[in-house]
Order: sequence, then structure tokens, then C-alpha cells
Amino acid sequence: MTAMDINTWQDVQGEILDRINSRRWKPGDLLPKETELAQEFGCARTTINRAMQSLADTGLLERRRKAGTRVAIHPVRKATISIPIIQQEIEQKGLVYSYSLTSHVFATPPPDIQARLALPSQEDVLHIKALHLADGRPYVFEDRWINAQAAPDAMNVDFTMQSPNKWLVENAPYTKGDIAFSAANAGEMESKLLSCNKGDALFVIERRTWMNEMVITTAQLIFSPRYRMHTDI
Amino acid sequence: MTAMDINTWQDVQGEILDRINSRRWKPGDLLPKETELAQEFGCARTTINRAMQSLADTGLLERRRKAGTRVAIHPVRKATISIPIIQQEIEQKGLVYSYSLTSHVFATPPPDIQARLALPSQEDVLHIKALHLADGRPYVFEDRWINAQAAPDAMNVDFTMQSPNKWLVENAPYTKGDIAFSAANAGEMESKLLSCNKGDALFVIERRTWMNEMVITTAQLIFSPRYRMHTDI
DNA sequence: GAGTGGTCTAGACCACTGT
DNA sequence: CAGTGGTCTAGACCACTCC
Repeated sequence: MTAMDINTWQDVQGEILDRINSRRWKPGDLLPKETELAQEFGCARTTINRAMQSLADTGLLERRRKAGTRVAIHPVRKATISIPIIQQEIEQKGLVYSYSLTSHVFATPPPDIQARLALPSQEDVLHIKALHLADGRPYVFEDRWINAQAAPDAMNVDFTMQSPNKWLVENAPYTKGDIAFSAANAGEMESKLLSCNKGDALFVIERRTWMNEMVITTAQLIFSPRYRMHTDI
Repeated sequence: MTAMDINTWQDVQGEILDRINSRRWKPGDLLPKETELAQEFGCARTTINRAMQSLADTGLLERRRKAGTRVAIHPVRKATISIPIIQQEIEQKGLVYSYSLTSHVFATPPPDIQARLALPSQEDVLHIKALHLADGRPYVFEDRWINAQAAPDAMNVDFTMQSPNKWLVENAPYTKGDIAFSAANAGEMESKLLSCNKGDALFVIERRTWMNEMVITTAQLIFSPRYRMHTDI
């Protein structure tokens, strides 16, 4: 007998991973059906199902009814990245968080922002610029537009004490969102705010959240030079 | 009666989401225990459990034995990003993929790479530089080091026809990996290869994969200017 | 110690999809 | 139309953790 006890779905997952990593099951191979594995491992089909579904979620297996389960030919692995509240991210690094409101106006957005907010007509929108600091040093610059109709409460919040990032996360639930990552050269404004050189490469996150079919807010987060976002796979 | 039929765990998940979004259940609130919700929805506890676990995975709920389930105070949402094979990513955009090997040598790595490869001693390592193009234009530059011990097969592959990115994904399964995103200014080499200006802000992905305690490969993917990586939340 | 979520089981029916 | 995964159920036991 070779096997250790295989009882939990995590055990099953581990065994399947071993067989893939040892190349006993290669990319493209058809795996035994759930009932067969259940027999082999001496457990319920439900347990096998849980394990395989979990692996399919990470992109390592491809499952289709009737067609069965295969090792993914192109294992497009999926990485989960946590989108933290900036204050949390800074404090978790053991640094002192501080925050400074740069500007807070009610204004007509430029066309590109109006498009990103999916506004039906030209309406005034809350525009907030703020700087987040770690140990007193500029960490990230937040440039945000908030749709008054979608988040009326936001109009009465005092954003000198609390960042819009934090307030929105805690008070504006959303039904969907999108996020984009890119790189940009520091312009005049960014270099002053982040106290870096003009032209420096900056990491940029653009975020947008929706409540049903209405955009709540869109924001650019422009990080100081040398910022890295990382995660495990 | 208000409710539509709630049968599947997805239905339960939707109902829970609705109650959170309508602020009937607010951040920090304790939710009814699984057995209670099962009664209310008229389904098995297992179904409730599946729905809540799924929501806990996305970071919207926090669950602890004995303490119960709460709406996350700081809903640190988790975004899943797919790490695609470059060829796939380009072709999915409807562009023509091509590839050109720049350099392919067996060499002693500099100290920082040696550290990233977690090499016990100073050993020779396969160093590959390659350019991926979309519609004939530079798309991303791949700068990769491959540990011969961890992936001996890679030593005999003809990387003029096939990118290391693709070959490794298909032939070198890994047990863990890490990935980092950042921004960097184009240097002399990057500007020539990617035909952009020196100093341009470039999006950079650094990846590393392991087989057990041995690093298989580490790579820098340096994208052309204006590259954006995006996903939904 | 007691309460809550985590998981397993055996059996059942359903939904999709390849042939 | 038949085979495979997707999901539900009811009941059970276990593991963790708060009090």
C-alpha cells in the first residue's frame, strides 16, 4: 500500500496536484470521472467534486459536463490580489499613516471622466484629490470623482479627516467594479505632490465601482516611485 | 410573500448580497447562523454554507467557528487576475502574434538573480532574452533565467521557435509561485527593443515559480508603453 | 464547556453538451 | 440521447474558539 489516508477534500486536492506535478497526469490528459476517483480514494463523490472544483477555480483543471475533467492545456493560473484600504496597507508595513486633503470641489468633469462615470448628461460631480503618506512621506496620490446621485451621503462627509478611499469602502457597497494597472510618467503635478522627479515611472491603479447600472466612483491611485504590488500564486 | 424562489446556492448568495447592498446587513453586523438561514430560505444548511463560503473567499464576509459570520468591516475585496500566456493574450485581442529570440546563453547570474533563484552555490544558469510582438510591433520583452537543475529538459529546447514563456507554462508545473507588478523607466536597452523613448514609463511583471523548495525560473516581463492590465471585481 | 462553522456521506435529480 | 459534472438534501461528526 502506498497511500496515506485520504479523507478531506484538501487531501484529494493534494493527491491530484501530486499526480499533475509528477507528470503522471499531463496537460490535456483526461482524468478519471468523479465516481471512479471516489472509489479509488474510498470517499464520497461530493468530496472529489469539491477538490476538483477548487482546482478548476485556480485554472489548473478544465471541467465540462459530459466531456469530463482535463488538466488544462494552457494552465492560465489565476492570482488573487487583495485590494486593500490604503491606510491598512501602510500600517501593515509598520509605518505611520497620515493623510492630507488637497482639493475638494463640486465640478463638471472633463469628457473622459464623464464617460468613465457613464453619466447620461453633463452633471456636476464631486472631485477630490488627496495624498496618503507613510511615515510622513508621500505614498500614493488619490484623484477621485464621486457621482452624487449614486452616493448622496458622500456629499456631506468631511474628507479632511477621513480619506474618500476609506469612507467609500466602508459606506458604499457595490455590485460590480473594474480595476486596471498601468505605468505612467510623473508630470508636473505628480512630481510635486509625490516629491519625485518629473518623468519618473509611477505605478497607477484605476478603479471604478458600480451599484447596479450606476457608477458610484472612479479613481486614479498614483503611487510613489518604486512601489511594488505583489502576491503569491 | 416577498421572496422569489431561493433554491441554488447562487440564489442564496444573491440574496445575501442584496441584504448587504441594501444595508440591511451592515459592515460588522453578525449574520444569522447557518441553521437559521437554512430555515428561513427553506433549504439545507449545506447550501447556505456553500454560499457563505464563496462570499468569504471574496473577502465580503468573515467567518469564525463559534463566533459566527459577520459582514467584513473592511471589505478587502479580492480580485482574481489571470496570468495569461503572452501569445494567447495577443491573439485574443485579434492581433497577429510573433516572437523573436534575442539572446540565449548559459551564464553565471549576477548576485541579485542568484538570490532570486535561491541557488546554494554559484552555478551556471540558462539566460534567455526574447521579444514578443503583436502585429509586428514590440509588445513585451521577456528577460528570463532558468535553473538547469529544476528544469533539465529546458536545456535542450529550441527557443527560437517557441518562447520560454509558452514552453515553461506547458512543460514545467510548479507547486508555488510569486508575482509582482511595478513601473520602471525605459533604459537604453528597453527603448531600443521596444522602440520607445528612453525614460518612458513601462509596466513590469516579475514572476517566479517553484517546484517544492527549488526555484524553476524567474522572469521580468517588460511591456511596451501604455500597456494596461485590467480585470473585474 | 458549549456553540458555531467545516466537512463527510449516500443518494438523488438536474443541466449541459458531445456524439 | 446518454454521459458527465453541478447541485441539493438530511443527518452526522469533528475542529476550532470564545466564554
